Amino acid sequence: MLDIREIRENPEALIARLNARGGDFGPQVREVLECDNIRRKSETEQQALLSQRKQTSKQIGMLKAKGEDTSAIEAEVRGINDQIAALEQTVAQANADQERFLKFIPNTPHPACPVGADESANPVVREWGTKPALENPRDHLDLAESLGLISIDDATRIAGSGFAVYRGAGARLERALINFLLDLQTREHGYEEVNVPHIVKRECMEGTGQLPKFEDDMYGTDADEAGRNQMFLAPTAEVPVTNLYRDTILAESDLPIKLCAHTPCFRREAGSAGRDNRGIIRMHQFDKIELVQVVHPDHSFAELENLLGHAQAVLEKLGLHYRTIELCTGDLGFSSAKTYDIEVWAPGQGKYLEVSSCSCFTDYQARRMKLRFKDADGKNRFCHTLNGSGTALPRLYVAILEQCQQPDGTILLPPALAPYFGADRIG
RNA sequence: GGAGAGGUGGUCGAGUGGUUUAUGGCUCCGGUCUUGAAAACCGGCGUGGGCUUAUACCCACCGUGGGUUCGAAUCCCACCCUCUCCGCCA
Repeated sequence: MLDIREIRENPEALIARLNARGGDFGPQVREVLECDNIRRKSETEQQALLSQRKQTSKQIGMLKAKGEDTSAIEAEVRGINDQIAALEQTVAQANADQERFLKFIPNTPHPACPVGADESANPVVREWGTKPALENPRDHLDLAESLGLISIDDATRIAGSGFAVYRGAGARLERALINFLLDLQTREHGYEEVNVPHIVKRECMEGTGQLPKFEDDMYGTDADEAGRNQMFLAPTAEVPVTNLYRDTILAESDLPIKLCAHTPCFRREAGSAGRDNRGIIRMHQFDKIELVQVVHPDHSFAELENLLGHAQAVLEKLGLHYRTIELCTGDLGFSSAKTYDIEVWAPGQGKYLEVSSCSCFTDYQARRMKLRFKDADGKNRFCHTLNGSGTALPRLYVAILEQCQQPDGTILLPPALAPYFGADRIG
């Protein structure tokens, strides 16, 4: 959420910045401001009445202690109560409206964010390595099936479409990647490894902003008869990991907090049937290594560059050709102020695959989650949060199979990975 | 799953219907004293919102949500969570 005070201060400048995303946010912003006005006015009025009731009730107590009659004054308070009750409707409504409207206004893009309408305007900001010279590169699924690494059919028997079973060397390669990634991020980049629940409360999903907007894309348990206690399967480790600090006030010296987690991710992928549906590129369940940082507001964009480096290091250590693009204003995610996508080359697909997305949410997410720190002056301020999908494993898996395939159909593993796998070649 | 106990500020902990404006201790911060430190003493120390140029002031919050009452941390109902014991279990 954006800060209502900042909106109040300079709505026109804010609207201009939001409009870079495309469309006109003027009506939405003015709607919130109107709500804010109503809320403050009715709140002030209500508080005056509450104060009056408090004073008068106290008098009743004192009079009763002296044994005097209080029926007249009690009637007076009943009258005040009627007025309070009437105002309460207005206040509650204005409060709810303001919060709801506020949640539908996206984060303001970073001023340096390239302006553009859609993904075609995303500039490439880095290219690393070269495309391997391959004649008639094979698709990862052909390779994986002929080497006995992955079976989609087996998974279909168990769970339906959108899942994979990894077997033998295929399962071991997945495990090698997990260990390689966790070791890299914790030992070389200073992240703390965390292991978190994969099923989370609704509040967590709302905290990081997956709900209410994307409910259709989430797996969840049923609520009880009263509509309570519904749980959700985390669609990304960002949810449980960031929520470690929900409703928390940190000390300034605690920052930055750098966390790294390996978790499965669960997504219905509603509406994307038919897209990337061959192989393991788009799945209902996949493993991911996530990076999360909670940082001081003064350093967030500088830290984003570092975080991007940590995610890129994965591909560089593995010697995989990739490119990094910066998302333009029109393609930027709802909560993000600035985002880089890392795309790895997949020769069998003939295109680049997004493996990692690194975003700075400024205080947008922290405000929603009440994630604050006490600064040197003792004032509470909102933290900034950064998130990097340190890497979606199936897509990394695809890139390794397709970029490292040999003419004889074997896979020559990157030297950095070989010790984790226990051999330098598959097949 | 069964039975019992409990949830109050950073922490411990008092408070069972009205001078409670949430007592008191500890931690922490500032000050006095000291060569320096400790001790002692003095002061400060929750969150959100409203109103303000600013102070001051006002409102709300005692696990969460309802209810009773002129008035609720306190009484009633539902739920959540924690602890102890029993049962079951990888």
